[in-house]
Amino acid sequence: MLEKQIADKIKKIRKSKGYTLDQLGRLTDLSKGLLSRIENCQVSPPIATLSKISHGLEVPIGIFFNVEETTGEEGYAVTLKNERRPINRRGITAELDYYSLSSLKSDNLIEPFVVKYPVTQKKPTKLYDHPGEEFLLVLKGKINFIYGKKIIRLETGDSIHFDPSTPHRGQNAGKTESECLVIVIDKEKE
Amino acid sequence: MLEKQIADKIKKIRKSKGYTLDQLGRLTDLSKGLLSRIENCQVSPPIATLSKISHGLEVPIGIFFNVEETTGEEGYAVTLKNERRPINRRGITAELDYYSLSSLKSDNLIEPFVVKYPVTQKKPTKLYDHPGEEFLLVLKGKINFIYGKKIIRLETGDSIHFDPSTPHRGQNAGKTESECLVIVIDKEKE
DNA sequence: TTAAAAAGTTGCATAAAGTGAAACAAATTT
DNA sequence: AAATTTGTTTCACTTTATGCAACTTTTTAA
Repeated sequence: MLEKQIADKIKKIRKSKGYTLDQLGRLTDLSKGLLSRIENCQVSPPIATLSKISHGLEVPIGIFFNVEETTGEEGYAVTLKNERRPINRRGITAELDYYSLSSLKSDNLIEPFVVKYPVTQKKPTKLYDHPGEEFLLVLKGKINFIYGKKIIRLETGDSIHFDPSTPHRGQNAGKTESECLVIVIDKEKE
Repeated sequence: MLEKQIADKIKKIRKSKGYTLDQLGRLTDLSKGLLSRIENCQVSPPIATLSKISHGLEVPIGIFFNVEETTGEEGYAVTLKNERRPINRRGITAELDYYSLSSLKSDNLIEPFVVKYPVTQKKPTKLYDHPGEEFLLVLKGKINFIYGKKIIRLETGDSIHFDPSTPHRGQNAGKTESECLVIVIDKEKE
């Protein structure tokens, strides 16, 4: 079952790169006979061997184990501006308004939000750190973005792409309400 | 090297679930001695064995192959509105203007763009499909978003989160230039 | 159409290495 | 300190991955 998926993937990638069994054999230091058996699912190669193959094919080894996920459902989810869904996000919520921009059920990577920063924001209290990856774009107003020990000034239209494991936080820097689009990715999910 | 990472991950997960080698042994139908050797990186188990372990641990097997990436560098990258870097993206480029919103070097998941849709856009020509995950937010103007056989109308502030393996394409639906923020994620990367 | 070359599969023999049982060592508990 | 549990290692065994070469199938060329 699993071996079958791996076998198919190897063959597909090999073909896509135009290699013959013999050529891949030389690249990986494995006999073409063995490669044939692997592609035909007659052996359960040790990871050391799989590793050789992934190197020869120049693909990350993880590729072999990524099960194709069927998104199920429709495959998309629209969120109209006026229908943004306010949500509670752990911790910070008390001070800021969060609105989710997605309603996809399945375990997607992208988590999009709109965050509103009110004018009357006190001094930065708690900073926020978490694994993954994050992207922020200022939609309205001005933001002072605290990242570790730095303060980065962002105006409307500016954006920042950063590693969120460093403590960080946005803060309104203008005299009107500010608004940001925030994309969070939780790498651990897969 | 690779085996070490896998070994460490197994041990970590086992510990996190509070299993002893013996318990996991019963769950996976493997001897505790063998499990010990695997965790200590003394053997290169065949994927069949790894599969048993992933089942016993109740985690997707792919988890063992997800390499932790060290972002290196500063950890963030700011892109000011006026300094967005125009880029060429395969295929479509001829008709649309793409601007990258990130300059992080390492292989990050998030790829942020701003796309400008000119007023004089002809009928939708080529659709665009690729693996991964995508999110789009209309920053300016109006967009008719073609997704498979559907046409979805999006106004400024609206957004859509979708599976990009279905052929898709945005198209200006107004009398002025339109602008979208697009986030693309290439799941294959890991 | 046939011959020749290349690509892929399969027997076979061997050597390597994964594996279990049990003895051993280390750590934790009573 | 004894006893129980958890983790490591020795040893023998056997499974099986692997290379080599013969064989079959497909493609190319003449």
